[in-house]
Amino acid sequence: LSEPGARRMEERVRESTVHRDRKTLNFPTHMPWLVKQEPSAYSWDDFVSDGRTAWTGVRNYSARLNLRAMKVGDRALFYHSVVGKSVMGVAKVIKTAYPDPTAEDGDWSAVDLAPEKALPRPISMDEIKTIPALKEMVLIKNSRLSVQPVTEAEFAAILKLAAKKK
DNA sequence: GCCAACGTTGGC
DNA sequence: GCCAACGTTGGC
Repeated sequence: LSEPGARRMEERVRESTVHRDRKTLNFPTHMPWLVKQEPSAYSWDDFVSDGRTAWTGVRNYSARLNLRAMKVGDRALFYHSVVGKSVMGVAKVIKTAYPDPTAEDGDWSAVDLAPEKALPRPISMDEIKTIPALKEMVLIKNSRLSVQPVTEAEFAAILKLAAKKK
């Protein structure tokens, strides 16, 4: 993609992201996110045994904006896509965006994440779909986006759900 | 394994 | 600048 093309794309994406909200509302606290990974590539258990990881390989402008909006201390739900299709735990941002070392070309970003806690039980996409308050989650509306904003209400609802026996 | 939805590319 | 075509993702 050419540079002007990339800039245009970024402008368009910016319109529709939570990035704007943090800027204009000067959001006082931490914003929750959701990061998605196929467990065959990098599972929650891999993450826990590593203790921390560089979240690299994101090649999508919308996801990149979200990575760049992350602040140290922000929480991110860790979701297993394809196999399991469940939120597994909560990660914490420990380093803000920096150039993705795995990017051969192009201007891509990575952040560093550390596991904070496993959910008492995984919360599946199927279960999420049964909860009215969670039906508008980006996970449901645009399941392909690999780094997503999550509202405070959604984040709290997922944790509450996980604390309850099914 | 299929295929719908999405993001990107490139011809016009 | 539009949009058809393509490649990829990920739920089913």
